[in-house]
Amino acid sequence: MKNAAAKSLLLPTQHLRRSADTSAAANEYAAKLQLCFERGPPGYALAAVIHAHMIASGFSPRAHILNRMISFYCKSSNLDYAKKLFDKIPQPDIVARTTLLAAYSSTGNLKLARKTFDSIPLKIRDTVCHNAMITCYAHNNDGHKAIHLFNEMRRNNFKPDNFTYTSVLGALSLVADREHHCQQLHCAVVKSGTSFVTSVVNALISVYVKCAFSPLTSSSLLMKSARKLFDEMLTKDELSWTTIITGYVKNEDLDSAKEVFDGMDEKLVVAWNAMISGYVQKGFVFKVFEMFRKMHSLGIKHDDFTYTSVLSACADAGLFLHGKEVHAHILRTEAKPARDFLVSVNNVLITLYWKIGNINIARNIFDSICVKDLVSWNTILSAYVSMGNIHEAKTIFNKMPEKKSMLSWTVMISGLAQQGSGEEALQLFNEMRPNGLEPCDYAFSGAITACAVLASLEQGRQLHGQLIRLGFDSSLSAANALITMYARCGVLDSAQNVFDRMPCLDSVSWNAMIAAFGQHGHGGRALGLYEEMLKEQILPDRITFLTVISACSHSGLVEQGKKHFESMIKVYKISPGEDHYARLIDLLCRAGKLTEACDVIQNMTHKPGAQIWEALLSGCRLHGDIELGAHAAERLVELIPQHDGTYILLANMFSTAGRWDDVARVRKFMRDRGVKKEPGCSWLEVENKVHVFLVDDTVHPEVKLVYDYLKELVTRIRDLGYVPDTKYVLHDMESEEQKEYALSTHSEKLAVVYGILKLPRGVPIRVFKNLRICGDCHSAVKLMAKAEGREIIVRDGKRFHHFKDGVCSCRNYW
DNA sequence: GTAGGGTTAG
Repeated sequence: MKNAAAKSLLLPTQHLRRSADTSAAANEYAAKLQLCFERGPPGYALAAVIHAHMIASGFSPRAHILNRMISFYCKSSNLDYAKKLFDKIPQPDIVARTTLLAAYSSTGNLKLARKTFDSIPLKIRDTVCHNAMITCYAHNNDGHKAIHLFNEMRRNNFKPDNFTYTSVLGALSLVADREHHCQQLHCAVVKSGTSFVTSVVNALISVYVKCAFSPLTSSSLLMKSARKLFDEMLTKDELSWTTIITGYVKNEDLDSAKEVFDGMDEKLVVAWNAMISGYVQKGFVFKVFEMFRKMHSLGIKHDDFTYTSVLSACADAGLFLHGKEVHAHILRTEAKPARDFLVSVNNVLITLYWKIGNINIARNIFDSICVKDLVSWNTILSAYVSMGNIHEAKTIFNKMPEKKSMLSWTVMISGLAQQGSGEEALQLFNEMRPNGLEPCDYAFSGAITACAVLASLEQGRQLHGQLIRLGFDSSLSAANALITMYARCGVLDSAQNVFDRMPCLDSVSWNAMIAAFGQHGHGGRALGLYEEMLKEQILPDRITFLTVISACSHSGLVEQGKKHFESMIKVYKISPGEDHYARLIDLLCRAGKLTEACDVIQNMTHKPGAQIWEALLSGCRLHGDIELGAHAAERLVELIPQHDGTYILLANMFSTAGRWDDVARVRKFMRDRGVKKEPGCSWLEVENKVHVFLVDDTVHPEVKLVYDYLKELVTRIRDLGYVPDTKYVLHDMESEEQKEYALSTHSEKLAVVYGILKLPRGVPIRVFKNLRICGDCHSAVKLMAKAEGREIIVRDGKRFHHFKDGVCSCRNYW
């Protein structure tokens, strides 16, 4: 076909050869180029053939034909050649210059576009070249420059036309004070007489919609203005309908969106897609399927955008079977091969399959995409990160072509931080600037999370300082990370300061602050904040309830905790997950209500998993119920045989009861199965450096100093009533002395002593431990705080202990 | 020669 078309276009060229340079030849060429233009992209390539013919026949084209040629070369992305042609023109006219300018604009080359614009002599400038330059700014996310140029052109008496208004209105969505500009431009539109032009009104509607979509404005009022414009339009086109529908969708007013949608005579695929994406965002998955099926039955063909939305709905909602069905449906009904789908379809398929747990299929899809975009790379990257395969994630990260996006870095940084590799996360964060990328607020959130993991308060504070200097301190994600960081570093006041100063809060902020109070043993304040959250009309989510129930558990507020668990189900219609049950069990067990906990387990709808048994086991250890504890441990070993915590808890329980044979049996069991106990270690920050102590440490350079002072301090606290509690020794040792020595080498004691020696008086000592604090250390540190007159804060694996004047904030309830 | 809508990743 293509060849035939080419022949028909080229056929009558014989006589052109003879009549070069005549105006007849020029007309003939012009007519042919017009045909090429009408043919679309395949025609652009043919234009090059005609051009070759001109050159071969010695025809020297005039401005009009040259301009068309430049335009064709630009369209077929042969910009370099277009520029060469352009340079041959002695005095290019405004059309040639604007063509080139627009070509630079569409390839994202702002600098060259501006240079081209600046080189246009003032006397030949017109409205159109201004329009092109304004569009270029809009596409390069520089709304202010677009507005500036718009004002400048008016000052210079160029009359804005409908193109000008649509472009500059489009650029408005990118500026902060868009509402102000929007009103001014609306007036200008009315005065200019373009307010009846469909495209201009469409742009106005679109701006009102975008202004509405902002937390700082009254969205319903602005949506009403948009709707009024829409209703009063003389002629509506496809775009008018879809703009108002997506406007409602974006502002979460699906009812109004549906009302407009229903009023369309001929519903276009885009309108369907807009509605579907609204239902996806709201999580109305079954509405999504309903629309998807209805399209099919009405004979409206799904397109790649439809697939993308529907598949992402499945992935988000965890409806993996549905997702697979949709995938199968696509493969059945589409004639084109999978790799010819819009890249977004394949991207969302990657998400779907890794969420199913099938990273291999996800990887195959990724590998099969011919032209991967940044989203493809970032999706597979976050897939590996979320699955904890940091190794493969790093490989992908390093393989990413040309410029990684900001997102690639943030995925990697926060992924590393969440997986516990805080140091690597910070290292990567520090590599951003040398790579020419100024970290955004999300990158900061990741780095701050890393500080939370490392309990590195100093570095966290420095990042906070940078945030303020860069003006990111109002960022939600960064502030949320700061709350958690300060809380996890033991500085509750600072966490609350950040929370109190936030201009707007989301559920993550509330959850983080409630969790902070909970971990620090302020159950009452946690519940108070929860009540406040409800008053502010913030809907609690499943995370909220996890933190609320934990907070109750840490403070022994059993009845309240049970009440909130109930209300989660009955009032907020959130079905409890295993994690919720585990916290309920924990709440009951700590309070000694083991029988009630067992009742809950028996009445659970789903099979109890590891989290449940672990909560029961630690409750049994606390209250010395060996039989029940052993039962829970058995279940745990069945489920997660390699988990060291189970054996430790069990051994602890036996040793407390003095059943040394059983302790030995557990230890042998561990050896046989190759389960290793995670060694206890504690750390603290002194002068911006992290000092780590292991049990019975011999590695730290100043350990001698620590042991000497510890020995002296223990004698002093004995006078205050300290009696070493040797039931916390896990080994069966011959003498009490040996046992006492074993206790005295616990890492948390060493770290606390190091803090006493190194940190100036008046500065609280903040120690962090990977495992839970031992009971003997707990009573020793209480008295150390008293003897030294210092505030000591210990964060263990589960919560905080604030020691002061011989008491702990947990009131011995942990 | 110039403009405007629907999708995916944290």
